[in-house]
Amino acid sequence: MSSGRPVPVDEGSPAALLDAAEKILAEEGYAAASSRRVAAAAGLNAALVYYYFGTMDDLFVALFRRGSERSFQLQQEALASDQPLWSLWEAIHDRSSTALTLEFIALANHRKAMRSEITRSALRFRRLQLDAVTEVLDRHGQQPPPVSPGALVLLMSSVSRFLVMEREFDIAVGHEDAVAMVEDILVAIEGERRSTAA
Amino acid sequence: MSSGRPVPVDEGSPAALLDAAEKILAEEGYAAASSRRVAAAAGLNAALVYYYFGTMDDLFVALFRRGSERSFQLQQEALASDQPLWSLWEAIHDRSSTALTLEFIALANHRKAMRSEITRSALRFRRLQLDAVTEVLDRHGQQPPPVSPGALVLLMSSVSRFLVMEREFDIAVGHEDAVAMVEDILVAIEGERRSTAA
DNA sequence: GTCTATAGCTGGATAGAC
DNA sequence: GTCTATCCAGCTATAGAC
Repeated sequence: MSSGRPVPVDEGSPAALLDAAEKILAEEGYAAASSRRVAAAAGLNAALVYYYFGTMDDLFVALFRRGSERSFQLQQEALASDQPLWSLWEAIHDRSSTALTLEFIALANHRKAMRSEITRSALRFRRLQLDAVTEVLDRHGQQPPPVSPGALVLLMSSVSRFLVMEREFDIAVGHEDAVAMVEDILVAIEGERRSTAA
Repeated sequence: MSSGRPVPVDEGSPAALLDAAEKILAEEGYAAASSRRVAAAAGLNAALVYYYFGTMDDLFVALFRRGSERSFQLQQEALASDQPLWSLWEAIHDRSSTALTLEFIALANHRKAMRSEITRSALRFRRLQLDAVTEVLDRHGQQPPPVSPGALVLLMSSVSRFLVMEREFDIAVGHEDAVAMVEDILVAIEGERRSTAA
């Protein structure tokens, strides 16, 4: 599953529109992602947006779904590695989709469809992470694990997103300490990170 | 905790416009916060927006600044209490301004002025928090503090914002565990929370 | 200070030719 | 599938009366 696709493979106009929308959304915010601008960036006509997606809202939902699906695959792969926690930490920590995610959340402020889509997706991720982390902690052996699965999952998610977001604003005060705190826990459970050889 | 809301004290048209903008921004997103809609919600004419603030961008910056100032005062008070960490935790945890904050961040995606305003404000908060938490940990006595000041400040900030944000999407899986983890640390340093009597 | 009026633009969405 | 043409709504911002 999930053949290692290099990602932005253009498979026709719908994909081209989604790619264009993704770029504009991340770089300039949802207010800039109009049908005309998206179509122009894709080298297509604005009417095609409505032909393929119906409404702009539907396009945004489709875009979110596509990205969410990709990330979910990546996390599944990460959690299947021999150092699941470290892999998960890296998977959620380096993702460049933070600006995008924030736009979607902002969009959800007044678009019902977007809102429920985000909720559904987040719960899916949470469940995947919780199952995997619970298993890791269970297998952790005799020593009592330093944290509960729920706490660890939320610690990693919260800190990761917060730091990535702040870094986009050129803020990094205390970041090293926070990363060290999380990674100390990972070391205590899984030992030192063995090179990802990526 | 949430003592009586700061209460929209109407002090003339500018404040009324800011109040209206704040409400619309939080409830419907920045795309809905147009000069017309803001003015209408304030019972005023749209031209007044430009008379008082120059541009919509300037209004957004002014709004952010006002809220930021209020929060800063509240945090200063919190950190001056006899249980600074607990008070800080409550101060950042219950603030209802999360949706608003997200809109500002989204706005900053394509408005330079907003961006630098957020950075400046965040650094100010961070420094205040770091100073206070450093002092608390220094005075903590003989036992080595369980965490570094930077890690603790970022832990509290990250988890708090993340949980509040998720709760707005009706997601709460693992939240109890995460809260317990943070509060265990607070207990280790400051002891049990003594009622805030709010 | 507050209003009306308006210029000038951009948006979502549809109809219909090809 | 893709395009042009178009309707209509809403926006920022300004000019100017009161």
